Amino acid sequence: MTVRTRFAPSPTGYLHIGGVRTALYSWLHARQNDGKFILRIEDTDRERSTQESVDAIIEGMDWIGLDYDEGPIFQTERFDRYAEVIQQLLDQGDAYHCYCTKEELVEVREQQRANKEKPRYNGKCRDLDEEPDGRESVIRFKNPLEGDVVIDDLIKGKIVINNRELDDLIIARSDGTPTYNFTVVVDDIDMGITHVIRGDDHINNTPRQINMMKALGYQIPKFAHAPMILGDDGKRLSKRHGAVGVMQYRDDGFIPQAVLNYLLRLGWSHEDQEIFSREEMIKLFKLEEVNGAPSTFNTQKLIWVNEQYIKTLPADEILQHLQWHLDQQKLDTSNGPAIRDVIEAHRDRAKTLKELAASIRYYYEDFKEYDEKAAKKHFKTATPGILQKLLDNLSALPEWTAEAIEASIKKTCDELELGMGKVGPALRVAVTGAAVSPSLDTTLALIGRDKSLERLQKAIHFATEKYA
RNA sequence: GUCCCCAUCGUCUAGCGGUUAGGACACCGCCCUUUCACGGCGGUAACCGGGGUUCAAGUCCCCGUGGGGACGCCA
Repeated sequence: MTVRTRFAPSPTGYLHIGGVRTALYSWLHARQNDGKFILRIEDTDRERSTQESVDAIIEGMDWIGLDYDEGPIFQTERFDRYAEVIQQLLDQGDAYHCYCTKEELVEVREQQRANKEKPRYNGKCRDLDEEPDGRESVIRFKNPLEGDVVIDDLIKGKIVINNRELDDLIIARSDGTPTYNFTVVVDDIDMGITHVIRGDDHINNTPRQINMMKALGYQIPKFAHAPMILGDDGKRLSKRHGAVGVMQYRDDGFIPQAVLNYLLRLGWSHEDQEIFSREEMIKLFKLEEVNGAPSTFNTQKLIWVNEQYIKTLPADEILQHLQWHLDQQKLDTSNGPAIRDVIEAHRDRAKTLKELAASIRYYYEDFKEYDEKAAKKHFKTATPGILQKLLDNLSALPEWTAEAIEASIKKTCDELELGMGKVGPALRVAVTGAAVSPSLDTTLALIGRDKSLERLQKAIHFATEKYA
């Protein structure tokens, strides 16, 4: 039987990073078994579902690179099918109308809480002989009263829940629309889902869903409940912990594969390996090896993973993701050094793409002023003389290559009888405007002959005036 | 409150009865170095507690404790 997995978010906000992790697990499980991965939008709550959220989910899945084979399938387009199954349950006697009002239900719950019991429906309408006329009703599933439901969870192991802990859940609201726990059952069955992989906040729903599947005579899929991701305060990861929407990670300068890599290693490991290509992920990941304990999201580690990718990915691939940031930061790289060469020169010192984009502006645009601290520290009384000598020697260079530039700078140092430490920093500030850049030969080579010499000239004026 | 899940360095984890408890991030040193980084080397740091089982327990069982989740005409 072909493996079929699904990711089934509800469109009530952005695509949550925790959702991405369970989606990743589902995606990996499908891919490694040559199966199908399905995207289903659980939008039965029309009050809270929005088109923007649907768009955000699709955009997020696309950015992070989790491609689906079927979908997006919308539950709101399947209401006829749900009605059909509800009728079947009714006909079978496995569901019934309940006429209790919301107020009555609240009251029962409060009473139970007061008695230190688990709040649940008391079954008042379960065996009603006559239907009270004129009162609106919901439809409830008739859950078995006794016996255990056993889940052989792929991640958590064996979980046993007694039916006495469960109650008769509502499967259709008074307006006739179906509810989550019911639509999930119908959809997972209709879509032939073989492995239900989701967050462990759904563990409590699973026995109810299994009971409904049994009532409908369907085969029970396998379940895998992944633990939640916690924030650094030990609470479930949420907005107050910072970035939770996937697209925020793009905005912050992360490479999608790096985010995936981090998420994969959160709660799963393979020997001492930290970096996994897509192919390795698909090949090595095992649902059964996922840690059952919740783990804490650590941005530092994510940044480290991101750095590894920036350091090793082919420049073309970096550029693919970097371009968005260049556009955001309005940096036009069409005039100036080849962007790929710039990436090579800077990749070892960038934590994020956002940072990388911000640090290469001086190759393409003239800076308006020198970084105040840098100028103060490195432009001294002797600077004009040093820079002049550099200008003379560099101007005389027959070819503008990193090797030639390095030799020329060394030569200048020798002639001035100064160490590199006295010459380098001033030169750097002169051509980049600040105190940080790759090695000077590389930097000058990238900036180009004309611009370098022009900036040197400007710096001599600036420093001369300063000490005039 | 009731039910469910969980428990190794600060964090992510390895460990599947006998280990000097390993790796990674972070942190701290040292080295490399014209800056910032990268890199290299080294270091600090953990088995929640109590009972069992066993010749032997981080590893198995039970009970606590702690954390998380669920208890909606939300998903």
